[in-house]
Parts: sequence; structure tokens; C-alpha cells
Amino acid sequence: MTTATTPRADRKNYHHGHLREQLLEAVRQLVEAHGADAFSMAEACRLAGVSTAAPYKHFKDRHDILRGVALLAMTRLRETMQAAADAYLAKDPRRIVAFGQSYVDFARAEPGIFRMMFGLTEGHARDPDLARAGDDTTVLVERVVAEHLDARQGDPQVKLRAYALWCFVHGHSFLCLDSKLPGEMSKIEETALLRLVGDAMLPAIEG
Amino acid sequence: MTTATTPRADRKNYHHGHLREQLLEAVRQLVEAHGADAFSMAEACRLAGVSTAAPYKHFKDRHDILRGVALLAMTRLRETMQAAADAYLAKDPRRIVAFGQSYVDFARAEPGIFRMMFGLTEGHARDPDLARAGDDTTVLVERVVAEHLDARQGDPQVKLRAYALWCFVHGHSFLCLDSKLPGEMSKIEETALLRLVGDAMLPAIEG
DNA sequence: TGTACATCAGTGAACGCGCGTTCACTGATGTAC
DNA sequence: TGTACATCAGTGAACGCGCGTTCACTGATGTAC
Repeated sequence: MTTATTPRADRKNYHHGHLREQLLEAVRQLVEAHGADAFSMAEACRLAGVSTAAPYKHFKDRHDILRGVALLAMTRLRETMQAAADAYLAKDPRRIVAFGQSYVDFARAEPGIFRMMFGLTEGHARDPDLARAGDDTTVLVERVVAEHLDARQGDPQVKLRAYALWCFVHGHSFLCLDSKLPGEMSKIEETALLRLVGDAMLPAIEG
Repeated sequence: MTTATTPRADRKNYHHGHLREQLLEAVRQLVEAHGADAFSMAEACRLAGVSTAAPYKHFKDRHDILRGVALLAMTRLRETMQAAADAYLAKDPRRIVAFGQSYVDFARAEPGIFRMMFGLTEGHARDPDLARAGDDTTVLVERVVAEHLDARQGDPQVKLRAYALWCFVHGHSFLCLDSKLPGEMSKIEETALLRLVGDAMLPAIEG
């Protein structure tokens, strides 16, 4: 949100003060604009208004800074999902729809970042921090599904259904970004879609 | 499959004969190995055993050749799915499972290509040939779902359910690649998952 | 069948480019006394 | 409060690199006569 780019000339102090944060923000913008593989350290430095050597005081290399951006985004996504869930009581049927919707909305709002989060294939893919962030999201999904079904969170049936639901929402998000949608899917139809899937998938635990 | 790399030295003739095909194959390998953004024309030329200027007799630029690879892969994926569907009678409940499984199997067998197909964001994303290939796949999914439900293919309910199913399979594929799977999901569990989703989602058209 | 010629798929050398990273350095800040 | 000093976040110049693309060219192939 705060994009206060500070060109070298404009800066008062020799020391930047918030370079780490500002580099992460600059890379976030670049990834969103040009994709994860097209961003360059040089361009990020230009955006942040520092020399090309400055980032190496805060990050090991370009993979490291990208990993940092992905980690922040993961956290942001989870907080968004959490907020969507918190907006409803546990047994409200609208809750699970809003929960899934928040995921899709995030993907649509920040397609470049969303793609990056799930597209890192190089060394950073196996980063423990990123893995933990992913696990946290898994736990959140399982908790919300368990509450929806009024079931125990550890129940294998809950885990299976939570995963199936996540697959659906994740797939829909990606297909949206790729515009593989059949025609154009309005917000209303999307809500219907989410509800259909929720209704079909979730109560099945009793049967 | 046929990876007959022909280094310049080994080649008998001045003219290559199958350079276009061989370049596409070389790029396919490189994309699979290093990702869509990491492949380089130069490396593809080395693989195919020609000078770096040769490709420009067959492709406009690097985007053009990447688009060609994506198009071939799209076709290959659709044929695989078609074959999976053809292996069962229309009303066999195993058919829809095998159909979805073929999609996931393709993603797992060629993760780099699969990622590329759905990750092109630059100019080629709006390529008409690619769009048509995507539409063909949509039609195939809708037909198989319609046959499974013994319903008319144009039925909006069929379209909706076909899309929901595709979302699920697509999302599962991506999550597999990213190893976001809860624990390790064996082939058996995956079949159960696919069947669960099919059972939950597809008969719902009557209710 | 033989020859002249148009075509065009290949060559290889060259270009300019922007990149990631390193280096010895500089100067602001915080702390010990 | 004043001074000496360690720390470390910044600088800017330089490096080597591989890339995408273009160029004038070469030589194999197919065709018209």
C-alpha cells in the first residue's frame, strides 16, 4: 500500500532506515507487474532508490529476497482467510462460502504474487519457513471445515474433505487467472458455484 | 520420446530436415528441466545442434517457439484424457475417476510443461491457437461429464458441474506439484479422493 | 538428360544489453568511558 | 557533556557472463526449359 519510493537524490540520510522492508515492497510490485522470473535485483534497487550493492546487506541473493516476498504473501493470504472466517459464526452456512471466496479474491487481486507463491521451483521451494507457512494454511482450512461440520479437527474424513475443498478453490483461482473460465463468470455465479461445491462435498461426512 | 539429438558435426547434410520439430522437442526438454522462464534459445540450439541463428527461419522469436511447445502439450494432454475416457463405457463409474486421474498423472509426469501451459502470462497468453486448444479441452470435459450423468451436454447444470470437477482436478494437480499434500498421498488414497469428489458432486444434479 | 536459376534452410561472427555479484570504500550511528 | 571507536548500512565502479537477435553469406534442393 505505502509505495513511498525514495530516490537516492531525495533521501536525506546516508542510511536508508527501512531498506529491507522497502526492497521487499519493491520486489512485490515487480513480481506483480512482470512475474517472478522477470524481476531483477537492479530494477528493485532502482525502485527503492539505492545502489545495486545495497540489497546484499539484507539478503543473501536474489532467491533469498524472492523467498522473503513469498513468505510475506503467504502470511497475508492466511490472515485474509482468517478474517473472512471470523466474520461469521462457525455454523453459519455463508461462512464456508466467504472463506473460499477470500482465497479466490486474493488470487484475482494479486495474480502475479499468487502465481509466484505456488510457482517457486528452485532452491527456495524447500524453504522451511515457506513450508511452515503452507502448513499453517492447511491447519486453518482444516479447522474451519471441522467447525463447519461440527466434527473433530483430526478426523481423517475432515482432513480429506478439507483438502478436496482446497483443491477446488485453488484450481478455480488458477483457472480464473488463466481465463479458462467458461464464458465470463460473474460474482453471483461464482457464489453459486462455491455453495454448490460446499453443499455437495461437506455434508457427505454423515452418509 | 525420440530425443535423437543431432550435433552439427554428426549431421550429414547442410540442411537439417526436421529442425522445426527438433527445436520444439529441445525446448520441451529444457522447459521440463529448468522451467519456462529459464530456457534459452541458445541452449535449445546447442541441443538441436544448429547455430543460434537457425531457429529464426522457423519461429518469429522466443515467445513464438514457447507458444508452439505449449500448443503441442495442450494437444497431448487432451489426447491423454480422451484415451482415458475411451477406456471405459460411458456409464462405468470408474470412467470419471480414470478421466480425472489422467489429468493428474500428466501433471505429475511433466510438471515443468504442465506449469508452463497454465503459466504463460506474456503476449502468448492470448494466442488464438492456445485459446482454441483450451476450449477443446473444456468441451471434452463437458462431454464426459454429460455422458456420466446421462444428461444433455449443453445443460447449464452439466457445465457448472464439469467446471467444478475440473477446478478440483486442476487444483489437486498443482498442489501435488507444490507438495502441499497433507503428508504423502498414496495412489490408493488419491483414487478414493477422486471417487469421493465424483460421488459428491456429480449425482447432485437430480436433487 | 542437362543446365540455369530461384528458393530458402542453414552458417558463424558480431552487436549491444542488462544482469548478479563482488570489491574496497565511506560516513552515519550508538556506546563506553 | 565530550571524545574515541566499533559497527555496519550504504556507495559506485567494475567484472564476467550469457543472452536474443541481426547480418551478409553459403550451399543444397527443386523446377523450368
